[in-house]
Amino acid sequence: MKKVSISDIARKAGVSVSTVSFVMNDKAVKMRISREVITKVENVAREMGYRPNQLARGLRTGKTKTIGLIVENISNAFFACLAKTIEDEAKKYDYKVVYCSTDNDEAKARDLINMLSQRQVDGYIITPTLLLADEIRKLQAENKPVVLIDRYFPEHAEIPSVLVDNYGGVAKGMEYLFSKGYRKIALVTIEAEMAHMHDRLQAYYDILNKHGVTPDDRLIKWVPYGYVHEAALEEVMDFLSTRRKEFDAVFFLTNYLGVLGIETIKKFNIKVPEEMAVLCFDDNDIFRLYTPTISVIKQPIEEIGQKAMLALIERLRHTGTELPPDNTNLKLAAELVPRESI
Amino acid sequence: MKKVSISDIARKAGVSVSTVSFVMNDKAVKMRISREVITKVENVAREMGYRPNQLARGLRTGKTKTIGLIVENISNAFFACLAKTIEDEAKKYDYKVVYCSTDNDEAKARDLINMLSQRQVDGYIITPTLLLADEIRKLQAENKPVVLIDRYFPEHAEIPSVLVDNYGGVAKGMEYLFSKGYRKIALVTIEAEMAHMHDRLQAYYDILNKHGVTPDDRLIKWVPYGYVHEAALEEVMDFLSTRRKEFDAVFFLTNYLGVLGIETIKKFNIKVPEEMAVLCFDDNDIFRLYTPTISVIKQPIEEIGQKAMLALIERLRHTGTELPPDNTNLKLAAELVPRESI
DNA sequence: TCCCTCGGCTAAAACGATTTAGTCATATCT
DNA sequence: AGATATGACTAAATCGTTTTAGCCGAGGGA
Repeated sequence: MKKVSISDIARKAGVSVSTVSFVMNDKAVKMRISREVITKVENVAREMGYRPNQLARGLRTGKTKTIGLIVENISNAFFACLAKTIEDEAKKYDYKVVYCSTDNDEAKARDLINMLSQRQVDGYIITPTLLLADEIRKLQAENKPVVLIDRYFPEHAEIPSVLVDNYGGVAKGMEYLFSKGYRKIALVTIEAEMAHMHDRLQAYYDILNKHGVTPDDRLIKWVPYGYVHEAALEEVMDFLSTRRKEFDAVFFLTNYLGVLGIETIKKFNIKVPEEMAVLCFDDNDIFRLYTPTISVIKQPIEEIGQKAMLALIERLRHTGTELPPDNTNLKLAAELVPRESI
Repeated sequence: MKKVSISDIARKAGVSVSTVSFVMNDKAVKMRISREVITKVENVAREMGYRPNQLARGLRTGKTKTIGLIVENISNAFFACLAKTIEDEAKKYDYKVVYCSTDNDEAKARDLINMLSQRQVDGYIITPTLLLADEIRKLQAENKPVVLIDRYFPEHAEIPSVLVDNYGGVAKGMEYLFSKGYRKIALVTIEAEMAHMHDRLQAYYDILNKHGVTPDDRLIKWVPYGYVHEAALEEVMDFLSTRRKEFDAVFFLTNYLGVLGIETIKKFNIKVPEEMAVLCFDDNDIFRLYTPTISVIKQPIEEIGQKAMLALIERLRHTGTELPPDNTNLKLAAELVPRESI
């Protein structure tokens, strides 16, 4: 059983392919096709189980009604959730999304953009890697709209972005720690050079200074990027166990690091919050269910997805016309969710 | 800046489009294109930044090198992880995957198949919904290979499937409970009518009977499908708290139910395993990190992904030729991971 | 000398849609 | 009567590839 095409229908209904096309695209009235021909064609199409070939359509129109979503890792809870909102949101605008993971690998990211470009997606939502800016500029030059999520390029404000207010979020967390009387605050972060992590770190320094505490680099643990789980866990365990006595609170700068922290705390049976208060950037089911429950700075995932989609759709509508100059660089407020760990 | 096409290259290099096409597809030697023309075309293509248009290619060849993956919900850890393995696995065979979530909604599942079919994917990996069999048969009739994962249709053995041995997994769990001396075993399951859940339930009954325990329906909690999180949680809480004294172990038949169970156990401060031993089908980060750690029956997610992909690729290679009669209906062994909860 | 083969390339059809520019009656206006 | 409008459609170009069939000249064999 072969697929049925528009000309199969035309033959069976005894009309031309153009007529069928008009009917299938609701342009029949505009093209003054008679009522009877319309219903005839509709019936034949239904009987034969016609499904328009989107490749042919896309080739002709230059629009695929598809957007490409590139995230770091789709199996990570944060990105999986983000992907789901974006998928749902896209459907509202009648777009389909195809997603893929970079694993934070520059070459892979380039390949993915390449692949999506070959598949003629209409626009992109991208969690960029460090060196991806020029590749993204190329897309823009080809008139393909791009919106960044989660990360951004401060030196490229012309690339729209939607992300949490990283600085504000960490600042909020730090203030909370100070308000509870903690002053010796350790930090566990990742050796990523992207601006969003830099912003988080800066907030840590700034709020310490604001409260007259001199930052102590020995209280900062840098976990190298790209470690396998076990190696990263090792690093965190080592840090928390050896420096344990030197601080009274620890702030994990990412979801993933927080999970490693929990594994460590569990293993060394550290009393939270008595021995060590714990705060983490970005929520996770585990933090809600662990004993004690872990306080977090929560990202507005759904809002990020919605706003990013909205920004993209706007640009999608404006392609062809001169680009709208409203550079969207949104930073959405993070929420402090106080639980038992602090 | 417009996209460059094969004919742009042809013009610039002073050759025909056919020649360019042959060069780009490594058919140049077979087509006896001279060394110098080959390098010339290659250079021009590189300079102009040529990227083949996959829509056109797909339209012409009938192959898109894309497979459609339909899961229940991509933001669920199990499916997110499965999706990632399948994506990685597909790349090995030079296929791209586009995935989407049914949310276990029949109409949505149909729509998704429809959409993927319109986009001319070469094959499908599907987590089916209850009534999807006929729609899937249609795909097969169109000569599009399909492999089911996670769920299957016992009455349609001609649709290949790859899944965990649900019966065997639950049986293994039950035997473990008995071996530890538990005999009053409660069950929390979901009101889903699909065979995989039926298999799990059957194993529960069979192993109880095998050990001479008469199943007591009051010890089985059916959580209605499609509940929002809060309502489902309410159900589980109600069951566990009111019947608490009537059993000494509880077996959650899905990952998600297990998480609800943990929330309940935490809220009512139930002592595990003293008051109640806990076992869950399907692992989750939370089970590994909760205190006490929760014993699970673990699905071989990666193996499922790999075997499913393999089965699909085999069929993809054989389309056109008469279909190979080797009906794949794989059931992969589940692993018991004993932890502290039992 | 004529026929073949072969090396090196090209023309053109095809894939399945969309869309512009018609065609051909019939009806209306002047 | 002739020009114009309108209603109901259709022909054909087009999108960017792949692929089959063939062109043309040179060299080899009979």
